Amino acid sequence: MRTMTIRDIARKCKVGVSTVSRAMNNHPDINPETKEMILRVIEESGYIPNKSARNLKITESDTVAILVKGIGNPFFSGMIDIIQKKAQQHSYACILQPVEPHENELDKALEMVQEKKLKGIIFLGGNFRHHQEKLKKLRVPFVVSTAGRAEDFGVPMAASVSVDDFAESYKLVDYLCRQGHKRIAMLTSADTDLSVGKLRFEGYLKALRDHGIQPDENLIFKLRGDSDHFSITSGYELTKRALTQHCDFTALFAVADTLAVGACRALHEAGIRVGRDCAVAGYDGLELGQFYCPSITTIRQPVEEIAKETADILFDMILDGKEPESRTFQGELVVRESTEPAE
Amino acid sequence: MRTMTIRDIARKCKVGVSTVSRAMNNHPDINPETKEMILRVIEESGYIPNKSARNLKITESDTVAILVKGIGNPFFSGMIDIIQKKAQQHSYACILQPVEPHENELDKALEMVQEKKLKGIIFLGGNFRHHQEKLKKLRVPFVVSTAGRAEDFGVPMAASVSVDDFAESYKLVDYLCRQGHKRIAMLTSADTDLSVGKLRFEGYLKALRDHGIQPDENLIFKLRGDSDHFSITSGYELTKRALTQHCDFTALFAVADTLAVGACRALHEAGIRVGRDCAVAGYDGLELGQFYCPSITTIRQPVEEIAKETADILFDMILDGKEPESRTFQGELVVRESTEPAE
DNA sequence: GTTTTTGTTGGAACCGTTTTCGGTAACGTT
DNA sequence: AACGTTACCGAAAACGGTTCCAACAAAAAC
Repeated sequence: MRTMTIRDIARKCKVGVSTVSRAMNNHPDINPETKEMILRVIEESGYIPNKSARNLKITESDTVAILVKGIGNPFFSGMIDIIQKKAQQHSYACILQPVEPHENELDKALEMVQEKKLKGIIFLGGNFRHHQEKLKKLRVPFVVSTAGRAEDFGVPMAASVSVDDFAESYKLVDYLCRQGHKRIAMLTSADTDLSVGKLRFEGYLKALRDHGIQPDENLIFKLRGDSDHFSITSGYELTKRALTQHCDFTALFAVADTLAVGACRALHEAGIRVGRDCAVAGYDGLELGQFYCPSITTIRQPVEEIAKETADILFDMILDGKEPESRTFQGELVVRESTEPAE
Repeated sequence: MRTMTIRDIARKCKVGVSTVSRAMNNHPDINPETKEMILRVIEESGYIPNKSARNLKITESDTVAILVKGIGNPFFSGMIDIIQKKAQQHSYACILQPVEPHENELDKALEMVQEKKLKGIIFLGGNFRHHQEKLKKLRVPFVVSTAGRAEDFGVPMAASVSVDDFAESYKLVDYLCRQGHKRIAMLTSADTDLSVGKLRFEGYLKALRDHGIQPDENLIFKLRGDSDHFSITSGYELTKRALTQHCDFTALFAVADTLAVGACRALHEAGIRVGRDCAVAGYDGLELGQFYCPSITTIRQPVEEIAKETADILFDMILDGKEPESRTFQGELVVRESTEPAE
């Protein structure tokens, strides 16, 4: 059975195809009655206009896209809603496009720009360090959120919004040191170059050194590359492993709250009281850590503000032709039970 | 600057457009050398074929789609990977399409079928009860996973995979009753008709009655419609509210693990020891509950099997033209600390 | 040496829209 | 009565691919 086209509708309405098109895209040059009649017929016959054909012909389209590498990451989920709402306020369409781990976010972006005629892009996650050429071909404004700094990209129309992971991580570990901890274990990601984990790790090192503590290789635990990245389970297992080589740390810093939760459970099972016997801290400020027992000390990233700013910067570029303007947000050290047990 | 087309490549290679097309779609009728040469030129010039144009012309395309209403739901995240892997094994492309809460998953599906020439669809979440007409227009096989039973749809090509929420919920509450609990509070969703919560709620009622317990209105707490659905925070707040009207329940059953986590924290803050003073149980079997302190009793849904079966059923229909065959899985009651404190 | 086959190619039609570019009718103005 | 406006409409040309078909050369079969 052939699928219905605009011509079928035109025939059914005894009008030209252009009129039907006008009716659908509320074009001014059409008699309101004809329009209504056409729309009714369309409704009745369940005609669905072919988007490919439309996108092929169209030259511009007031839409932006959010490309998310690692949907499922609760940190991103929080941002997405906010960004979409912003887009709506500007009456822009906003399409959410997950990027699979093995896909390249830039190739995807390039495709979508010409397919969907995007006016702008927001990247959540992903890596952009070694892709200048592709970034340059992307001729629309875009902003990279919490995945690197725009300065590193070396291309115009690039803005970034991020939290200074190095400084915040430093802040947290500094706090732990001031609490008197000398042996602070670290749970971080495997590949140091690409990951968000890198800066957080460096902040950790710096803080230790500034407190006259020599970082101890034996206290640094890296995720195996294959385990799925920042899951609770991997935090749990990594900590279990850490505990087998009794290296007597008194505090543990995980680069993500999820990992910290897993760590807490592992410690708990080993009979170590989190907060009293061993401090635990995470990073991100997820709901999760706030409601855990004990609640988990963390660096809260201002998700809402980050999301808002990300969207604002993008639309400033799109609508007002403003220059890309990057921002770095402050995180907030949120001290909770896992490092300061109630009395 | 005009965007590059297949004709530009053809010109640059001094061949016809059809030859370029053949090179890209590894069509057999082409000289391997020409092909290689063309591909090299394409690579060098950074040409990106226009997907809309392609989709417009193409008549079929070995792809399936997963339409997820409520991406971010960790239960779905777990399934997605597995399904995608299955698709890959059949060398089918698999596109992941989030559906916004306000969008209708069926309209989206209809669009995509004609736009992307889908061979099949997997729905995660969503509601299909009152949409027979649209389901009928969807002329490809599809399977609905954990969002209702195929029998209710009344259309061919529809399969469903689910867990018998009613029975499992019954199983859990029955267990609580056998533990001696008489006053069991329930945390459930607002709208009883559409939601997964409904069957779980009914299982709760039935179990109580079978134990000679008259369900108490005052122990049933429903989420406000506006709060985002099954978040930890809403579980927390709902429980807080429950506690203000001291209705002295000795157990609490939440329709989702996330809610249960929130509940645990609220109880904890009220000085009530979860497990000892009050039992808490959830539903889903998320990582979260397993690692919480105390770990949370739940009904574990066999995510992996469900996902595998969902994919298998779909591909059986697509590849072998099999009849839609629905399945209902057993859940598993996982008793943990929140209902049975260690000694 | 002619015919058939095989392998490779290019031309052109087509997919279903939007949009340009007139065209027509109705109306008000001189 | 002739004209300029205005409001609405339809035919046809794109958009950028794929694919059918005819063409041609070289190789194989007779």
